[in-house]
Amino acid sequence: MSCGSEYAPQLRSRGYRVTPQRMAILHVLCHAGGHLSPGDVYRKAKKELPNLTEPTVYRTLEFLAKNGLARLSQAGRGHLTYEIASNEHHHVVCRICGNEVEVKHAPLEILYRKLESTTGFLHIDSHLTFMGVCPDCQKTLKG
Amino acid sequence: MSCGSEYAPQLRSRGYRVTPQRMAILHVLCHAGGHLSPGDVYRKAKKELPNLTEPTVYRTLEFLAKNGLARLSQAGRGHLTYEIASNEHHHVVCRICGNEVEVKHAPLEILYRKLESTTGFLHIDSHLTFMGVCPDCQKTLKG
DNA sequence: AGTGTTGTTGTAAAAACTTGCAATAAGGAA
DNA sequence: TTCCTTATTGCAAGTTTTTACAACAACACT
Repeated sequence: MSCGSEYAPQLRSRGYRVTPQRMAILHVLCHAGGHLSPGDVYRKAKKELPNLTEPTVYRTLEFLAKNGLARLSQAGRGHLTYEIASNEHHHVVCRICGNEVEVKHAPLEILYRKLESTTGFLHIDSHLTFMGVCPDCQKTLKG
Repeated sequence: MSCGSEYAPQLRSRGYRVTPQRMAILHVLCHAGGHLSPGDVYRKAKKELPNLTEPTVYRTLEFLAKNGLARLSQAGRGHLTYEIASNEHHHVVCRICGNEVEVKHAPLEILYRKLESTTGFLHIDSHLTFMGVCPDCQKTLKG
């Protein structure tokens, strides 16, 4: 069985239905080992489930993100990419060349708790993407 | 004259050209007093510059963001919105209902400096959008 | 197992966004 | 002012993402 079945109880306990489409998409995210665009997910999951359609992929990814099973971050041009929720890290993207670096989650926890107390929101834990200028491009700008 | 002309020297000094399209788009962002989607910008700027096209708007917004004259943040569905760069604040968006709250910039400065020293990146100052669950939806979930 | 309810999906069409390339015009030099 | 260079734009076509709604199927209940 796919790793997706691991998530079935989580869905059912919240009153959502467990469908082949959701399982296939979770499976794809699970084995990707990184970020995937909706298009990537669609193409990969369609191999397991040929009648899968694009709107379903978009809706399911949004659904999974909303329920904390997937995380989303913005890739280069502002497009969204998704990954399975277990990877607790964030990114700093270079605004010049798109170069990407991971940031461990821990240093952000403090910030979340602070934001929660000042805004009254709960569960602030989004996968964030920071923008900056990477070391390589700093050299280029000077040259 | 529009407030856009205020930015002309900034562009020229970096070797970029000052065009009616860029001025019109800056003007629109300047007077919006908030976030605008690319579509919003297109429709508003086209009134001042009827032959303006959509690809130009998308390219210009990306250009302005890359050069620090505009800031981008992700709206509800993950779509991008832009605003003029002078507004130093961020958002916390409720992942259930989309409700939005502003966060002052100051508490994030410390985080940026820390990220810069650990990643080697510079100018980390992106307009961020955090996700969470707002007080209203917390009540709903309990009920 | 059979049935009903309603959350999910597929379909079809529209809207939003991107790309490649030829034409244009901004800014520098003569 | 005129010419030259090349950054920037418009055009046209393609791709991606969203929407509305009818058909379907997962789950609860009998």
